[in-house]
Amino acid sequence: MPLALIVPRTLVNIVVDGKGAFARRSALERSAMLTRLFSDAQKFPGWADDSGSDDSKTKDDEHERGSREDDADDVLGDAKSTSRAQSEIAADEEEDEDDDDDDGADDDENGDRPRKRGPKKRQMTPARLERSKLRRQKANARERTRMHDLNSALDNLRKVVPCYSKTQKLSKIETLRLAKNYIWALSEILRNGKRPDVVSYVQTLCKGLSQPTTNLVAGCLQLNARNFLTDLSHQESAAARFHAPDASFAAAAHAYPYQCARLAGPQCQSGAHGYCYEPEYAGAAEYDARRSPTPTCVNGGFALRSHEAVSPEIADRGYHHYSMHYAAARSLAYGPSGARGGGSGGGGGGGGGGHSENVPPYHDVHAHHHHHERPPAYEELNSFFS
DNA sequence: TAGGCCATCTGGTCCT
DNA sequence: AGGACCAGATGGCCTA
Repeated sequence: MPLALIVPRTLVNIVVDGKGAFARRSALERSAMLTRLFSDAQKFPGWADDSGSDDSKTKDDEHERGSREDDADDVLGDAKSTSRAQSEIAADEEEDEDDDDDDGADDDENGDRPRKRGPKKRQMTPARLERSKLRRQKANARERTRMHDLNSALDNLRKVVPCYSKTQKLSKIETLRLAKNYIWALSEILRNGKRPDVVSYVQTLCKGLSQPTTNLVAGCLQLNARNFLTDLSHQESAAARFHAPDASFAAAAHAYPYQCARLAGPQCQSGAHGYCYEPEYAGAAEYDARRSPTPTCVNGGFALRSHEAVSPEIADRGYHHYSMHYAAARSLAYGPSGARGGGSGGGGGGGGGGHSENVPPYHDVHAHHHHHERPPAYEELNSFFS
């Protein structure tokens, strides 16, 4: 930048100060003049910043900013170049190893380089290097296998949570969150022996889920997300809502009509009430139907026969809508095929796959229930599991 | 194009 | 020594 462009007016005043040389001013005056100079300089375009884009910053600010940027660059550089640094360290270590190979006889052959502490590393001979590479490759393969196992377990989990779609898979974290909510909802149902109202059920399922996942789950459960998201913020504990009267189930079915994207056929027409219903919706059939390749209208347990939805007996028969979910719970315990998961169940330390899914069956878990204390739906659940 | 998600590689740590 | 597990880094893919 040309010098003429960065000479502020105060500096000109100082230079051409006709009343006396700048040098003859008192220290206070000189300080004041320099302060004004600095102040003018800040207003002068291109003074503090070469780019001229931020002329409001003082030079100190600019300097500080520069320092911060340097620091940030250092941090960023540290973060970005970790791998590079690691490889360089490895290279250094290799060099050190080479240095140490001579049994310390020429440790100081580099002179100024301080000798590193710690146990000496053996020489990285070509054979050792080859073994190291091989070991690393094997470790990578194991890690891949481990992650694949983890992913397959997550896939199994995706199949038993209330919202499953092959085309629109839940992310890992959302799958875990939904599974947690689902377990919570099921345990509340078992504990209370009551059907929760639909809205509370979906709210519980969607707690902590992202908006897209919430929409997906709502779509899977054939509800309109807006109807329950609006009051989600001021919702009391969803668990408390499970004590809502059973009649709310049928009422909610009326209150939350949905559009079925997949089933436009005669078995799934949006009728007068906007219901989508499937001819088969109980038990395993419902569970299989839930495994629809489409994300919406996958018969997530709230599909009603239109003629039953308005019938009072639906309240009595409503529990089979949950049978799908209990079937899912059973799948959690036994695996999707119904057989006990074949986890090797090896000892601690990971034990290679399957053990996390090898949970006790329902009867084992709930064996402490006395018959007369069983909730109303227990027999149905029990028979279903049997 | 930014951000989210994912797979993979990699080094570190702990345990057997 | 080797395996399991973990976390950071990185690059690719996809979507809004």
